[in-house]
Amino acid sequence: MQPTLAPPDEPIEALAESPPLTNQAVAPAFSPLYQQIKGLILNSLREGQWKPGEMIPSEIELAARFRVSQGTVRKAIDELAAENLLLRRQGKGTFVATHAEQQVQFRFLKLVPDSGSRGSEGPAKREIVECRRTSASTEVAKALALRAGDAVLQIRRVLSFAGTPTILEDIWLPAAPFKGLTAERLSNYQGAMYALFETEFNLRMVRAKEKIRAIAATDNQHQLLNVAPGTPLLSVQRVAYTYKDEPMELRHGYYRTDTHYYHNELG
Amino acid sequence: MQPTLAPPDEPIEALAESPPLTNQAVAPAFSPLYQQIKGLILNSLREGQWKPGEMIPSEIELAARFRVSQGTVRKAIDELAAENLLLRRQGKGTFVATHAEQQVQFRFLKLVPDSGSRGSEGPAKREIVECRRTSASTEVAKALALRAGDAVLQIRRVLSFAGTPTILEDIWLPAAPFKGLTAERLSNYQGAMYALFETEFNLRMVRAKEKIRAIAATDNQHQLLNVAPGTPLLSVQRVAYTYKDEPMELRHGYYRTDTHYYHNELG
DNA sequence: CAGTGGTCTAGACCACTGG
DNA sequence: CAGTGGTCTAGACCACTGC
Repeated sequence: MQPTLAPPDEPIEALAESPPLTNQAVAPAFSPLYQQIKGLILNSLREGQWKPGEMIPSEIELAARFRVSQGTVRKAIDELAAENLLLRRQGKGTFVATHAEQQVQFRFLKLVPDSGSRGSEGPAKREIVECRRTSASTEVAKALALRAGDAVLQIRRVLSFAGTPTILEDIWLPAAPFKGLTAERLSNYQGAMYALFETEFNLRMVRAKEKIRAIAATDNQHQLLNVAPGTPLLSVQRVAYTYKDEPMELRHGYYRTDTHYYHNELG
Repeated sequence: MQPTLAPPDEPIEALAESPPLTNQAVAPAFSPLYQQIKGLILNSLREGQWKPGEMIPSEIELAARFRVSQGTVRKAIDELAAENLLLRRQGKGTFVATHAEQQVQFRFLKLVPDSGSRGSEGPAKREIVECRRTSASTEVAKALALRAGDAVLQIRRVLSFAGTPTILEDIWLPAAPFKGLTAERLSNYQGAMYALFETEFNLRMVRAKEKIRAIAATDNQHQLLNVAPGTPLLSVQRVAYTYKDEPMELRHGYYRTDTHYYHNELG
């Protein structure tokens, strides 16, 4: 038998139309209560019921809403916090994670300078080289789960550290969710690009996959990065996903690794 | 006040000489019970009290030993399992993680073929090119927390996939813990090198850090990997650590990325 | 001080494994 | 069937934050 979530007393946004959560199908794959709670919280996050940086209801409050014990809510929140979707702060509350926090400004940028930690080289300079609307190639369409020819935004930018151009990025975004994004807004924004996505478009990038290769600088790559043509560069192809694993960004990065390296931890 | 672990009834290996765990120092940094339990289990792992692949005592048993509730032991084990040091299997028990399991054969190798998943290309061919005893350079000594000139083993090997030499690795190991390691034993061993380290030397690599760069193939690199000199290669410098964060291996890898890519997940 | 998350307990019951 | 880990509860108390 499945553990079930009784319908809440008062209709609550997150639960208003949640059907009774039982799987009495043929193969009733067991789904513990806390996983169902986790799914409900995830839905609320996805629907933007609580915005990035905001505090979500307390454990006690959620336990009352869901009519389960505090421990069960706790386990659901624990997992979401482990996935960096929520942030617990003792004595204060639980908050929706955001890219705007200073500590996680570079959570998705694994390039660090050879000597000294990040920041020792001063703030990064971000320069938008290009920002235009085009139609998706088959490759871009596949990565973003679009159809070939669908409208996309293409952005090219260069990041410089300590005055040295170090990263060249080509970025593709589906045009529809990013309606209204312009080169001006990108250029004027201080801070991480993903933070802008959150505040302006309510799109939070929660995870990403990268394919990393070594290539020789070609075309205008060597010009924009101020290196000799043929210089080995790190090619970083990233697809970033939002809450429900929808691909929302394709990014081809080219990193100089003569003064920086890509840092990775294996566990 | 600190939560304290009462001394166990019977002297148990893991706890025989554990002092009463209180921090009544000036700044009594609060350390919850389950963290202290975690530390004790970690000590047992480090001392090899339970070998890789073996089952550790049940939660109930450990709770009795430590004179705490099952839930407290559970939280300690949860964290160790999350760090891939233990492996929980419902209905069976909790086991010391190992590199010998099929599923985690390649947990530390992030290079995957462009098309198809790993394994689709058949088994990897491992060829030991060199294995000799030398003295540590300052660089190697620093990475392995040795003194320059200390004895180290240096290994060079080439990994081939589908008949194509793809990975060249230079490996340095401290000579003392690896006493008795020879080219023959390396060549004859089927399976992951880290699995051999476990079974033959009781040294388990639990985590590692990698510095990744793009370089141009030089010297004999291009010969051993059968590519043109100057071909861009992925340079992967890894330091691997055992249970208590002692560095135990330095490995410089050179990956061809024309048919494979380095895969990374960001979360 | 009240409110939050964090720890710890004791006990009941469930799901899974293997003999 | 017994033994294991997994879930869930109810309650007590602690540590931290901010008013």
